[in-house]
Amino acid sequence: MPIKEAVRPGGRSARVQEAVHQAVRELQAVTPRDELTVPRIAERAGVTPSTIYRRWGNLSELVADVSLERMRSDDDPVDTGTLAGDLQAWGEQYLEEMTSVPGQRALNDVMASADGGRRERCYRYGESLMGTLRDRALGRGEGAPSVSRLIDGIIAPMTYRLLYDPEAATTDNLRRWIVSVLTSEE
Amino acid sequence: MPIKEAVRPGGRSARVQEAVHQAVRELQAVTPRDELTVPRIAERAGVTPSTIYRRWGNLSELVADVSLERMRSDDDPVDTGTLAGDLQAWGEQYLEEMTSVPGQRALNDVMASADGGRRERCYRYGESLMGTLRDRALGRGEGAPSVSRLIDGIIAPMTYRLLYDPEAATTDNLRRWIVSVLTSEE
DNA sequence: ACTCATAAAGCAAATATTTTGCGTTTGTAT
DNA sequence: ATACAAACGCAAAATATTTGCTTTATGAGT
Repeated sequence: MPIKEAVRPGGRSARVQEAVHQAVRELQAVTPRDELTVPRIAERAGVTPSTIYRRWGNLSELVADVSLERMRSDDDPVDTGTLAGDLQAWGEQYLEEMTSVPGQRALNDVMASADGGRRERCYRYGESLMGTLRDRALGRGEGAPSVSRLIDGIIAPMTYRLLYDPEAATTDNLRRWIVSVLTSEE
Repeated sequence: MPIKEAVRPGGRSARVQEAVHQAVRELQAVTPRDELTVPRIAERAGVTPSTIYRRWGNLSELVADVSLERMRSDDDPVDTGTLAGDLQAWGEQYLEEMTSVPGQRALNDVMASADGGRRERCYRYGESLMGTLRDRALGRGEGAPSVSRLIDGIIAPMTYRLLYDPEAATTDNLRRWIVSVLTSEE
């Protein structure tokens, strides 16, 4: 029942987790969405279905887990010399990733998960990212909007468009959002 | 397989749909989420499970269907005399509805649905709403941002916060978003 | 009004999935 | 080294889903 992570990170448990994740990724690449089933994943991972059910609860949670993993980029954002540039650079690659077919699926998988913690982690990630870019800007002597303004002005429209109107999740619009958030007075 | 609506809207079909929707609503009010199951709904609606499966495909789609219905407000937004006022008035009641427990669940149910059409409908609704408020403002001789600016400036942060950071989906923040979108130059 | 064609519903058997109890393996802490 | 408990495996039981076929009832045409 508990979809807890890293309770017992050592050896076997970790191996099973990796095998299952791997199996999900492989199957996702080859089979239509509705043929992705727990028993099939279990078989491919060389694991018993009940293991999956006990650990993840159900297919949605497992898939969300895998997709969230896939979404977290570990290398930190490039420094272009200006806040506007940093936002544009980061945003462009994020948009590219998330408008792709696998990217859109990942996004949806995370949204479909019942566990709100997953979404909160996405939020925290965006928050800390905006924090870094802002600090960088301040360090250079640039002015910069507050983190929450950056979130509302950049992350929010980007995410909203990705989810509700993917056609409009473009780098051109990104440019507008950046201009807009950087020119509005505090 | 086809989650089509209104192919044969007459009599029985409509009655069944209504009975099923009704059963979902009733059960949602009384049972924990994971006890909401197709067979149970079918029984309560006096219908055979296979009917539900054939018509909606699976539980997620059915629940999303019901939740979307619940979300559409049919009465049009109050006229307060200014664009800022209209936005605030509409936004406040929308936030109130969507931060409530049933509201949050409805939002999540729609997001969990695989059928993208549902999300597109939400988008269209927001778009047309912003269109009406904008036209109203222009009719009064007020200036008003473009519809897409209104979407990015109001709907997007509202939706983003509702989904990712409900704590911040407050009327105070709404006020800020409104000020911000109305003071930024075109 | 009556009939016909057919979409949608019912029924029940066949499949597939999820859950559960219990014994075994395997990290981890002492 | 040993003990403890978490996580896994296995297989039976419980549920849910799919499917083929039959029945019902709506809407179109006469």
